[in-house]
Amino acid sequence: MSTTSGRPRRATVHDVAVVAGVSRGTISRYVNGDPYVSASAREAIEAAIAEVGYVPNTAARHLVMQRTESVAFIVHEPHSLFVEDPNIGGILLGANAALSEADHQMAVLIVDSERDTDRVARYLSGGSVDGAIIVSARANDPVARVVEKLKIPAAFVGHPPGASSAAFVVIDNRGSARAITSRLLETGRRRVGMIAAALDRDSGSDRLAGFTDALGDRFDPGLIEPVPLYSYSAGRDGMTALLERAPDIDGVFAASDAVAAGAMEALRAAGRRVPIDVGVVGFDDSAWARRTLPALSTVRQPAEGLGRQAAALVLAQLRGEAAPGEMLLDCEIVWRESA
Amino acid sequence: MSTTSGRPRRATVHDVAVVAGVSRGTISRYVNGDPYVSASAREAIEAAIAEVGYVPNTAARHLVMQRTESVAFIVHEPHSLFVEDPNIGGILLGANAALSEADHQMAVLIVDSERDTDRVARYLSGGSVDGAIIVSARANDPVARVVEKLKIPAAFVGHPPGASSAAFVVIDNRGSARAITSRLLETGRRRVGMIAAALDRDSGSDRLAGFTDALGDRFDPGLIEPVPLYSYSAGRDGMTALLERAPDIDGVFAASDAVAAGAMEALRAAGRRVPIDVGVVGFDDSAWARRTLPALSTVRQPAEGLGRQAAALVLAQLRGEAAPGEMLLDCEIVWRESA
DNA sequence: TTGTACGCGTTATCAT
DNA sequence: ATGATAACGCGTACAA
Repeated sequence: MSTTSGRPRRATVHDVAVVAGVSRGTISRYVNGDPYVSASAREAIEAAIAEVGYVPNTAARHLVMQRTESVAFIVHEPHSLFVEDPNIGGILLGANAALSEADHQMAVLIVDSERDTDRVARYLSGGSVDGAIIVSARANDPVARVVEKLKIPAAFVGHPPGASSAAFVVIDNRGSARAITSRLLETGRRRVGMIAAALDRDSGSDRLAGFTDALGDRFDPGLIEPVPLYSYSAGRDGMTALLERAPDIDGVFAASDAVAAGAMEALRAAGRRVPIDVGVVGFDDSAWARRTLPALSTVRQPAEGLGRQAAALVLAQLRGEAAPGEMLLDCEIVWRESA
Repeated sequence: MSTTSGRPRRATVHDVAVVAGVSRGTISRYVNGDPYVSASAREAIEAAIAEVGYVPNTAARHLVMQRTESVAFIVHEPHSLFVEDPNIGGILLGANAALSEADHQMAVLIVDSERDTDRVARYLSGGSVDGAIIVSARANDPVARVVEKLKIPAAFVGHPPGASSAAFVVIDNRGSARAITSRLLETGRRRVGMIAAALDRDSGSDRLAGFTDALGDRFDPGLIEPVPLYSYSAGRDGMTALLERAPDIDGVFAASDAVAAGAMEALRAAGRRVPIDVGVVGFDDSAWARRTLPALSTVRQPAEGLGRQAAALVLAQLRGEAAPGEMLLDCEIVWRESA
């Protein structure tokens, strides 16, 4: 007999029942807050639980309840996770807060490889979670497909890929782009252009749409410079091209802060002063926005709100409520010195 | 009878058995790769599984196996999660990679409130995961206590709080601080100070210790400026104070890159040129380091390595191997233009 | 108010 | 190679 034994066997309802001198049923009732437990039984059970260190076994509970009280938070862009996308942390925290208030556990699942994809798909279909919040799903995402096929209560942050009918929550890209462009116009700029990134994504095309909305009949397609990515270098190159084509430009809406930062570098290189010669506005209010000189006027995404609402959407479905299939969240304009 | 029914009932082994015309035992054997399954049975089972869309139920499996093949990644500093600490993303990814290779699922649990603490503690003690990786545990952390009491296989990233005997992996803060300070001294600086952040944490005090190591008898306590946090503003304020006290300072070791960036702003405001008048070095090689002007010389933490090793420590315990209780990881010095 | 007994979906042991 | 059957630990009708 080894005295320095390994991990202690976990106490079960049975152990508690023996010590407390009542039946297992009563223990279970006590644990689940059933009112039909006598005061004497209650006392005995409490003492017994403390004595044996009982904690209900999750797996057994899940098996019989057919629920886990937990929902997955699936993120599919790990490499950009904490660097490129400044909002994901907020989304995470917002979702966690909302789930926590509803006494649900959030489990973040990182999809970083083919293996991960399969494992996460199994995780979902195996019933380890009651629902899922999915951020940055790609087109034809296997995880998204599993969710769709199994009708797992889910909510996407951003538009769901494909023709999915899943619930989702997005920011009002178009309205926000319209608003900040209008604000830029109000500063008296006459020739305002846009560096439009990622037009193959909803966010990109919506931001462009908002921009044209704001311009109205002043819109000049020659002042639109499409670039592939929301990146610093794309912004720099886009601005360079734009300056060449329209040297008289005096205002720019960059599709993201990173793009704006790149654009400002190009402007500086071209000898244009910001905001005196050219006003620049961005989108996201990421870390970039505070590091540019001058600080960037931009649009702040309600990241925590996105997370909260996505969680709310899932929880509503879990409760069987008829939840809205789509939520549009407003953004806030943060006006600094760049325009 | 509603045709637009809700979620489909999940198929069970039983369903597959009926369709395939074999017993449940054989199904189970097939699913788990047991070689004792005839070719004919195999075929029938494969077809049946596809037909009914069977996926093993995780809870039932966990219940009987007494294992979940998943480990928790617990992080207790959500607010700094994606902002202050640039390494946590790498740690996360490293851990996920290592676990993924071992076919284990990683579940990130965010502790952001009292409620979360309790729920996570239940999650752990209820057997939802086989082990845990814990980052940034606080002194007297209830989660850490649960892990300790239940002897859950675990590994800490950073020193475990209290007198815990748990396994952990840390970077060599002291050695790295000593190394980069020495490097700074080699550039010919005569009056080198330090903005020492978070001295209440091991990382903070170890970095200071490394600094004094390197200075040797040239050490001047008057050139140490303690600041509470690893933040930009703390760096700015600390540098301002330091300049006031020691205007002849010509070298600074900032306890982190964010601190260094703040310090550089203060230097600029004071009219000191970097690196001509003052050499500056940081710690972390975070995003800050590449955005300062000039780019920052700093210490790169092997973030992914930390995650990988922590995971390896947990996996080893899970396999019942005698794992090392403590791992010290070396850092790399990244020399750029700021010194 | 309490105890009994069944079922949740698997795996594993034992016959066959 | 395969089929029965007993666990795994819990919730909950139902009976008392």
